[in-house]
Amino acid sequence: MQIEIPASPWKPAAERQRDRDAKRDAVLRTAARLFVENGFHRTKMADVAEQLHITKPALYHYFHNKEDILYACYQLGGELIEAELAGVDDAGKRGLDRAVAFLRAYTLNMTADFGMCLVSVDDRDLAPDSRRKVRDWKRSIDTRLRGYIAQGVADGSIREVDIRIAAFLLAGAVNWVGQWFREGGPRTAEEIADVMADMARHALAR
Amino acid sequence: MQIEIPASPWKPAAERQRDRDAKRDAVLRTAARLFVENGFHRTKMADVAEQLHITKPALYHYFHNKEDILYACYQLGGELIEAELAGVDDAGKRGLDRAVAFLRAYTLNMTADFGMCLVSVDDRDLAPDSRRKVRDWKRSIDTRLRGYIAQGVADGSIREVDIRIAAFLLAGAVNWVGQWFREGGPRTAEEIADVMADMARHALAR
DNA sequence: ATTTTCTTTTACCCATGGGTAAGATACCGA
DNA sequence: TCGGTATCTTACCCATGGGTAAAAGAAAAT
Repeated sequence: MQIEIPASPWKPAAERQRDRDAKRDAVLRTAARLFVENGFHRTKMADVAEQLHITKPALYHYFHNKEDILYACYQLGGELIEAELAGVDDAGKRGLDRAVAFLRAYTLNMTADFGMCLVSVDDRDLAPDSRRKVRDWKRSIDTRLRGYIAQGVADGSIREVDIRIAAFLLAGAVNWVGQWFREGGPRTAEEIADVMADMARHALAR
Repeated sequence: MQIEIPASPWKPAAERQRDRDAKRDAVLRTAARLFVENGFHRTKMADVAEQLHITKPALYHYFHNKEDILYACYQLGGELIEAELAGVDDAGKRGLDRAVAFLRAYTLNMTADFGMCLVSVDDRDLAPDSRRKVRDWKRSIDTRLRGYIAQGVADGSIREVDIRIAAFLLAGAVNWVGQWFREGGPRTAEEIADVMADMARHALAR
């Protein structure tokens, strides 16, 4: 004997949407991991599909094309970093403290798949308009770091350095983490971020 | 009226060889520049040929295949760096001074095409055996840097740091130079190397 | 029940680009 | 003068992999 449950028109629709979103998300995560592991060009759409136990055309229900997946990786990676960077201004009033907090937060993201994607996949693989957005965002990140350094120089917490070059070098140290860090290595992401913060502080402090 | 010049059997041969070497070198330089500018996968053999005002098949007189060109870029890049690094041990007796000199020399190379190739082209595009050699060499570079840092910690010129991570982070700052430096920018290679050396010194010094 | 919609598969297309075969040209040595 | 060799061109081949058309299967709506 079954009890009839009154049909609620919104529920199945919502559930279906949830399923769809979850699948789209799975595609994204799988692709990001493969992009980082094997490189964008060596990752075939069929590879992504295989990992998910589906066939290649099924992927095109969730993304228009390969580049679309890549752009979504960049977007999500960017959002995750932005979330992490939100608390930087509360790390202190001095430019030095903020710059260091910024670099520490950034480093943590560089140890995760989507963060790695941002630096290990060439943004020239994006279509021109997507690429422009990514470039603009990257530039804004750089601008923010330079801002903290400039503030630090102004408030005396950071010694006189060439702000542009210093920002590039520090960002480089952080970005490069995405090239060598792998889960399960001898150090955790937190430990690496700590060393980065420590070295950046010494490199900048007056 | 023409004067007969006695045929010297070795000269034309040598000259021809010189020509051939010069052409091979031109292919290499052109390819390296295009690899850095546009990326390895976006650089077509026909593009390289076009820049040299020849056709694609002519390239195969100087290199077996595309990967062979890439490997030659890595090799030459490595040799250039090695030459630059030769004087590092004379930079001082303390580990700190040597580590800083090492990083400064390395930075200079990262502003030149062949140096950039080493970090901006994925070594996974190489055949397994070539790749192993490149990896081994990169590892030896890393080992040397760690050696200087370890020496510095031992002789008291460098503070207690996680040597492995510190080396990775510093190498990252340097390697990343190859991603943003372009000839004709606001700063010369020397200036960038100086800032790098300065920041590395502060980051490491006790 | 059946019609519609969403999802996935099978079978395919085709542009791209690395690489080659074979012939033309020039050049050297004898 | 002539054969051999190095160099370069024209005209191809073809494996690869992104992407699609159309049908099949599954699930929901009516």
